[in-house]
Amino acid sequence: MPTIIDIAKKAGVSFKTVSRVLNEEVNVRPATRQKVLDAVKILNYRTNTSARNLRSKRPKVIALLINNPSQSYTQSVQLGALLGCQKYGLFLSLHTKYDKKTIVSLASNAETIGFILTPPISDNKKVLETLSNLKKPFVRLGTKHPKAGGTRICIDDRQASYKITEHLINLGHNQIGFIKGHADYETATHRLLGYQEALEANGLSTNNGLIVQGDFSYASGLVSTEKLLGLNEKPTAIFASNDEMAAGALAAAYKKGMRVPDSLSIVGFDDSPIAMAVYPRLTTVRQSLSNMIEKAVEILAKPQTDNKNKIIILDHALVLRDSTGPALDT
Amino acid sequence: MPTIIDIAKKAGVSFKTVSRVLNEEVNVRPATRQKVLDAVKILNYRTNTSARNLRSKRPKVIALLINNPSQSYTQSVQLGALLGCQKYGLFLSLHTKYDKKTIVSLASNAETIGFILTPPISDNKKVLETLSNLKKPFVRLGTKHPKAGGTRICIDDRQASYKITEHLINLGHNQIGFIKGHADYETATHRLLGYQEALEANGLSTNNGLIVQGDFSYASGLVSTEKLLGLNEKPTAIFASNDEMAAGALAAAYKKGMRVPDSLSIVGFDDSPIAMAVYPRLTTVRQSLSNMIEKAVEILAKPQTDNKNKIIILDHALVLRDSTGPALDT
DNA sequence: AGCAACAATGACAACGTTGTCAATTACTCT
DNA sequence: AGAGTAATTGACAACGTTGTCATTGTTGCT
Repeated sequence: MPTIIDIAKKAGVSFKTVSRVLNEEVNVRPATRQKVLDAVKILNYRTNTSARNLRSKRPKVIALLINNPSQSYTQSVQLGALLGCQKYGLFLSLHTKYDKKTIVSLASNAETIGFILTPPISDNKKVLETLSNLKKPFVRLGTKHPKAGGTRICIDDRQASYKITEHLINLGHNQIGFIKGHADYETATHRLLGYQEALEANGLSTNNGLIVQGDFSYASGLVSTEKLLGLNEKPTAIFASNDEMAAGALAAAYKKGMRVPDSLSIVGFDDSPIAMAVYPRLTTVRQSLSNMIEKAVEILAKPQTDNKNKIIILDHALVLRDSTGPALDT
Repeated sequence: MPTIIDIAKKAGVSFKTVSRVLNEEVNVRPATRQKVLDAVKILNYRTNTSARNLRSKRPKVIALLINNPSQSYTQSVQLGALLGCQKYGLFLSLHTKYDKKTIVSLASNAETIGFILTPPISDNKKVLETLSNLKKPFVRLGTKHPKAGGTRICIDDRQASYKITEHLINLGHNQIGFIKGHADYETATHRLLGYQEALEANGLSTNNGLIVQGDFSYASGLVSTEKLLGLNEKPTAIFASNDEMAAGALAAAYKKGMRVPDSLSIVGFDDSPIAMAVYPRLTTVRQSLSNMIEKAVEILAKPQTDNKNKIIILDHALVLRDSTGPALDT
């Protein structure tokens, strides 16, 4: 394994200059920087995080605040966070329960780099306020709302929602039920908007009776679907705002003796493990939670890149599986 | 943060001796060891893994081989592994696909401490043989079979299975269907044995017609349940060998218009996130996958504790939820 | 008691990086 | 051109631990 000393020799500079380049410090001439970067590439240098952590007085702890009813969501997030921490040689302080005291003590701790906030905490006024006052950086996931600052990372929920709705419309569905997510989540609103925009854009009526309030839980998906299927003008397709609710919708359909996708199409959102564990496998929107968190860790790990108040929109993809099919002729 | 130098002062020895005690080296007098350990406790010392990793020439990479169809299983395992690695300052090399070449190159790498094998790889003859030949330590999860050596970590599947079957019997069920897991998995066999033993111990007939072969997937749970519910002497309860199959069983029950647990009780195994995401929530057996892996990492991280060819049985617990109820009178 | 052999302990360098401060180089202004 | 200032670079210590080797203490044997 090459060290910065090897790089320095190759580039014809002192090893301290190499260190400066690697840490993106100011006051390095572009030409010098380039020489170093070339050497880094040629020798395939990788920073020894142990040495860095030993010597550096920089903080090394990332605080992750997560309070989500979905276990699979929590797991994915934790996984991404740990992967990111491993990559950057940082430590993770995980909090599924939090009160002001915990947050204050974490934020006052010199070891703490910053916070990662997951929905619905990303939009929790009190938490945001506390954190802003304590002047620790934080990254907010799954929200577009500027509010108290901090970098935001999300996908374009509205566009994704638009696309999956359009998928249903293209299959011939014109009565599409919608199960909304928990009101505390900003994503819930955007997903609804995308759905409504797709309907309008395709000349379909946006019948409010087809929109039911859920809370992202399996149980709410089941109950909401029962409501929808009890309507006079039954929907031929249901868009659940996440996969757990879609799984609940499937159960409700079975209960009624309806076959999916033959007599009812169902789509979810997230592409969580549930989407594949369920029968039929769910058509859904894939967003990589792990990537999101890894990105969040990266932003906190490299504070020099100015991401204050920036918003980062990550990719998503439509995943077509077995829970959607053509609308029945009526 | 206290260092070994602080400990040394407190204990009145050289800091090298402290290092020796902490690394459980031989040739330290018991009295000296005790003095050091006392000082460690008083000052609440924690090893600085960065310094250790920097200086030490010991290997620091743990190779995890995992090839499991269940995403939630994979996630839990990864999570536990990363948690363990973070604790011991190690790095994780994760492999969901593996061939002989990969394994050989990992095992020949001086950086590699050892391997963690998850089912069904834990019992894969070829892999075990390759690893044994290369003389790298390995830990096998979810198997009791001695085979090629290595430490084994598992729960008492047989006893757990016995207990959950007895739970059904106590509710008055005497026709209990059983959905077996994939034949490659040793746990599948033990769970079947526990089920059969519980029936016999309670004077119930072990009707082989009530035992159906599944493969741990949702789809197989659904199909198997349809078979069971098509029998002349229908079961009033179904024991699925894991939660995914139990979820499939639930879907099959709904399809038939049967209410769970009113007209059919269903139990699963694992207490995976699915157990709580499903409606009704599953009665199941909890085993902490994360703990299992953390333990595995610990064993590899501290090779001095002699665990060669040992077997470690971890705790499990019966989790009673909503998918089981009293048997109907017939 | 005296010696060898071994057990127990200590002194000090080294790991690869960052922090501090000094030295050199380049730039600006008269 | 020369002085003054700012930008760029370098020399070297330091982080907390383990590895190597030297030193001291203990035991067993004659």
